[in-house]
Amino acid sequence: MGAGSVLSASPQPHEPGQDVVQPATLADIAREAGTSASTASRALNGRGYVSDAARDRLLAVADRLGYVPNASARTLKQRRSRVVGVVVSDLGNQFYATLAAGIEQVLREADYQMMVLGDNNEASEEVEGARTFLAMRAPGVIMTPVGDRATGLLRAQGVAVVEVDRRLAGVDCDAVVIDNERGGREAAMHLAGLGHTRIALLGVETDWTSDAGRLDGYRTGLRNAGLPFDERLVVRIPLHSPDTEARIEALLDEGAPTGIFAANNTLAERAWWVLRRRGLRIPEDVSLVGFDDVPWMEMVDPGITVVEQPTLELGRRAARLLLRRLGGPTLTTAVEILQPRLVVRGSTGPVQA
Amino acid sequence: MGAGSVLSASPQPHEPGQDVVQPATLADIAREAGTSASTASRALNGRGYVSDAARDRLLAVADRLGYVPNASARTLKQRRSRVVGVVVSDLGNQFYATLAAGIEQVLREADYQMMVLGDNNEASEEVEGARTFLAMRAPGVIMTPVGDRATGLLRAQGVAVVEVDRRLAGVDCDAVVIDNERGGREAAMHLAGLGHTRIALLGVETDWTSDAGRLDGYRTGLRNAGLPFDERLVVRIPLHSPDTEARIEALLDEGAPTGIFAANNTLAERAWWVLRRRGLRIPEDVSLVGFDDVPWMEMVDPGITVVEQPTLELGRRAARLLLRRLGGPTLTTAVEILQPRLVVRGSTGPVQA
DNA sequence: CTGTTAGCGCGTTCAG
DNA sequence: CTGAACGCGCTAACAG
Repeated sequence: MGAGSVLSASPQPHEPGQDVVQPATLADIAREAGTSASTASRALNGRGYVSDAARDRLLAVADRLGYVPNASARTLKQRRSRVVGVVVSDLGNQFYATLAAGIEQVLREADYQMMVLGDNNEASEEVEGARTFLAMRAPGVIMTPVGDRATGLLRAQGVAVVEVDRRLAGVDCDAVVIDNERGGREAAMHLAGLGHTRIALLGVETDWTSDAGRLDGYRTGLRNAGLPFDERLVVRIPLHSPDTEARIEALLDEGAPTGIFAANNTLAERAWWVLRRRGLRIPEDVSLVGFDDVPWMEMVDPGITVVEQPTLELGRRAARLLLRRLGGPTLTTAVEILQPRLVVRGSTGPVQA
Repeated sequence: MGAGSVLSASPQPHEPGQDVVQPATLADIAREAGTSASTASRALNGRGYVSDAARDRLLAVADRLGYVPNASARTLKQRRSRVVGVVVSDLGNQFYATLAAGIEQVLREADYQMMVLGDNNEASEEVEGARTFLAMRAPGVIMTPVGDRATGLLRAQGVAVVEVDRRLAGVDCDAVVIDNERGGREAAMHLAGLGHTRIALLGVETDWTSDAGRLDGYRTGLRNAGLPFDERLVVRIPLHSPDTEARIEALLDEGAPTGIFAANNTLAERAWWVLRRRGLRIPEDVSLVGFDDVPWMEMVDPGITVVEQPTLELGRRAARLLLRRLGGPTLTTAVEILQPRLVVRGSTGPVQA
């Protein structure tokens, strides 16, 4: 990064004479209004009986003093905060960012705060996140799970957990996911329908249900089309693998696919770059299908055919599921499955003779 | 979105017999280890004298009980939390997401938590965010400011504030920004150097220093190149304006520019779409320069010439500045200015005869 | 309708 | 080196 920096300092000291006042407390405004703290509390929260006269006076004083309730004190007392925890794989990825945005929308309407954390798909960081939320006495947590330890920790303490985007095998937990099997199937069948017989899958080397589902769908799609399943056409790459592009190159060399199904937006991007660098034409030499529509896919030429998923809605639903669970801790586990949609663009075409 | 949904519910009740235990407290582990709570506190925080024997015992018990300190109680006691507030314009925008990622990196190394909020460039939401952080007793807040009320509120209560990406006029505050003037100047001079004389600026209708700087730079660039400044070639569009593309169309119709400098990544994207929809060739018919390099700019054909800014570093520096301020509340105000860099790609070319 | 009392869990005196 | 006492700010019970 060509980023030098200049430090310029103004001569005046920071916050000159401005003496810092302690935040006003309930006791302060009670005293000022001539009532007890309890009455002040009732007035400001609108709970319990308070005479109109007292309420008006209290509200006025609170306003004048710029009263802001101390969240810690309240949480300590109620043993439960209004902050919902969210832990996603990678805040920098458009998909997770959008997911978080959807969650926040719903939460904020219900007057909850959201605190997002990123594990880097490291179970250890996920657990650390769980501890953070435990420490904050979050009533619930929404996450794209990587291991089951975090969920276990949380639920053992009575924290509601909702899984989003993927589920953990063997964990009975509220969840909202995409019908990945169907997405994978449609992708494979679309390519097969164009005459491709050597269709590769680019996936992530994990035990996530999301990738497993896409792989399953891919196999089913091939079968439906009467195509054999060829192990060598399936490349599963560990997250953050430094040789991701090398693996894709190897696939091209050894598998000679005419169609590639990249099971997430990142892999689609990497594949796209590899194809371009090699001077392979899309779709004449290789057809490409992605999973999870992101802006660049519609901007490149040709546009990328993709299995689109309702990402924002995924987040919204997860938040609603959590709110539901907060209201009824003993409800039956619910799993919502949202449908993806194949969007055909120019990156897929008939196989060449 | 073509997303139907299926609700499938498993028959078992949620959390069957699993009784929810109350989280262990300091008192619990003290009792278990045969000491007082004070000693337990000292042992677990590593502050004050504790015999090795007691410490070992305490640590073991804490571990066994899965002790997680109650953040609220701690914050209440210390009157200051470890959560730093961050408020940005739009979490969905790659730029702000990356900014937040940079901030989090540094904060987490210093053992602080980050809580991100998005105002939608609404001063009211920004103020609401400030109140949230006040309520949480955040020691500091980093923000891309929209109004001065939030900053005022925060600082009146002794909360450290750092502005990032843009500054507010008249507020004496730590900040880290890009040299926008230089960025704008380089963009304009690059276009002028290619022979363009009708160079348009697409900016945001705000009083932000970022856009003002880019506009200033643009004017200076024109002047350096001996070109006149033409008011009609400057289009400043309100945020979230529904007729953004119409305004760009109008610019094309009425200003007939051969070069466009779009002052942020969103405007560059909109401009790109308008040009494409009109069938205008880049750069033969119109040259395009963006500000803030994002992935699609390198993927489209031709690639977009852009003023790149060190976004992640911007966030990192802001966090460091905040940490510095937390350590020394009376230090002199510091403003760091990072340098952008012009990256020339195919979207700019010589003006056509 | 209102005030008093008590305690949420922790860290920080201050005696021992 | 350790424990007892106290209070951070708030709200839920309970009398009045």
